[in-house]
Amino acid sequence: MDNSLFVYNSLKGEKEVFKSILPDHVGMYVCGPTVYSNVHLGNCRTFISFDLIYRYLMHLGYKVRYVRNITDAGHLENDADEGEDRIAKKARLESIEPMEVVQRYTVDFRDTMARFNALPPSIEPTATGHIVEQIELIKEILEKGYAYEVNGSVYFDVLKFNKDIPYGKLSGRKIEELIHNTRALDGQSDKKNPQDFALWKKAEPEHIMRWPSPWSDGFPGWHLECTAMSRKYLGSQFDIHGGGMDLKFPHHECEIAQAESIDNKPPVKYWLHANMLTLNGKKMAKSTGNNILPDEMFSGQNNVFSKAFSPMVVRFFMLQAHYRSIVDISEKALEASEKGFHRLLDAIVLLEQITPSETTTDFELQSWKQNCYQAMNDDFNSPLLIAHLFEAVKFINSVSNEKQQISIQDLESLKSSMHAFFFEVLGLAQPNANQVAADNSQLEGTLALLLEIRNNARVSKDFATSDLIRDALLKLNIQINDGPEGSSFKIN
RNA sequence: GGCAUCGUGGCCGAGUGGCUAGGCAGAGCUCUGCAAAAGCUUGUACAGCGGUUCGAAUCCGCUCGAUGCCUCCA
Repeated sequence: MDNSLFVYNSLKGEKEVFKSILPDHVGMYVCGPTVYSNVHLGNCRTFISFDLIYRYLMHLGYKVRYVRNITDAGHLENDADEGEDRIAKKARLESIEPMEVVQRYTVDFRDTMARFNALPPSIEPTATGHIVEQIELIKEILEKGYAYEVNGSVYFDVLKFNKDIPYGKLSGRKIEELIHNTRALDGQSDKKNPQDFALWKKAEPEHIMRWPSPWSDGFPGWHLECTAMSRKYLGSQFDIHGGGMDLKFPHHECEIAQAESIDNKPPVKYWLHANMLTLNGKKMAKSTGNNILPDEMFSGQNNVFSKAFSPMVVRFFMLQAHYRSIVDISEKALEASEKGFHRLLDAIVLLEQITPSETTTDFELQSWKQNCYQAMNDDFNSPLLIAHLFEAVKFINSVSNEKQQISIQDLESLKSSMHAFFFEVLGLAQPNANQVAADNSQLEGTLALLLEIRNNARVSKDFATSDLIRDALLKLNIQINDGPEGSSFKIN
């Protein structure tokens, strides 16, 4: 049985064995958000997907340097020359400094990712913090002859580059087709060809985000920052580059061209692309209004769903689909995940209370464990891993009901595996609603009293009183469970 | 129009030549004063039409449909 990790490399269009450039070390770069508005749920899926990948690589023992940038400049509204910088536009609309926009939405992004229990990257560089590196990169590309300056702006010469090094390797596009299919831009452009892209843009007088350069006071092009920062922190060749599927073209294609124009070496060994999250069957995007913010989802304050869903449920929902397939979010699907998540979580809690026996019956722990690893080794197949975890849930419940038995060694092993996969690899956590209640001794005392009154009523067959208490508590989302050993409550 | 991905049972979602997901819902059972919760049991689906094969959801072709990219988007 092959225990190697296989990853789907977008560059080749197939799964390959993952072999890091340096033994035991992985360099991973993921395109981060442009911080001009609140991060939306679709963005979160991409970062949760790469959080899973990051976590699993570390679980396998790799030392991972995970770089995820913050785009705080240079990302234009569109590719035409009159496109406005997204950050600058937001600042203009709200009459605040661009850096206030950046600060506000960077904080929102980090806060949201923390609620999803996504680990922070090792390095989180910003575009504005690397203007010098970007200018140096432009100089190098100009020296190699693959860029040209016009009126203070510098453009990458795609056609010239393509004569020496093929352009379009990642997206499978042919330059002729691109030329054929590109619409003529309305405004008069400085570009030689519509396929060319900006490395440096001269700032118009009213443009507030500007930096000096040998060509003009201006700002860097969007594609450049990722090349500059990935080279700085991971070197000219590194293991994994990730991002959303929609960045494949042109963004990642341009990154490859920029890097190869300098040293004609493929910058990235494995290109990984996370697929889209759709809402009502359509791509979620800020620009179309078909979106939902994580906060609206957690609070239930939205017009899309009739109830709130916790960050862990949403994370679990996303992990129940493979990162490379499109997943459509819907209330029914979320409710199914919510129940499944709690079933899994309850079994993990239950595992702590199990008494071991002499032997283990009807459960092949070693092969189960191997199945879990095989699922993850097959291009991070989290839905399959989760299916295996549910097999263990069934077994745990049977042991708890004394229909099956588990030996002490197997119990310890099962505990550590369940914990490793659930908490470490999948990055799931216990929702803290129950802890809040448990910390509140007044509430706990009141509940204990109510349970006692209810119990006395039940003993004396005063069911009107006992049901009154039960129904009233249920309305407050406090669930009474009557078991053979008495009644208990659970806060939902 | 070009390029690409995909179409699995009521819903979600794995699986890529023969064995077979898993979750939710539904049904039945256990438990219960009755419930709820929980647990157990239960499901042969793979867009359509051809082809390859001893054998296809899985490979090939066509048709239909969906989505993404081709202009900013994770």
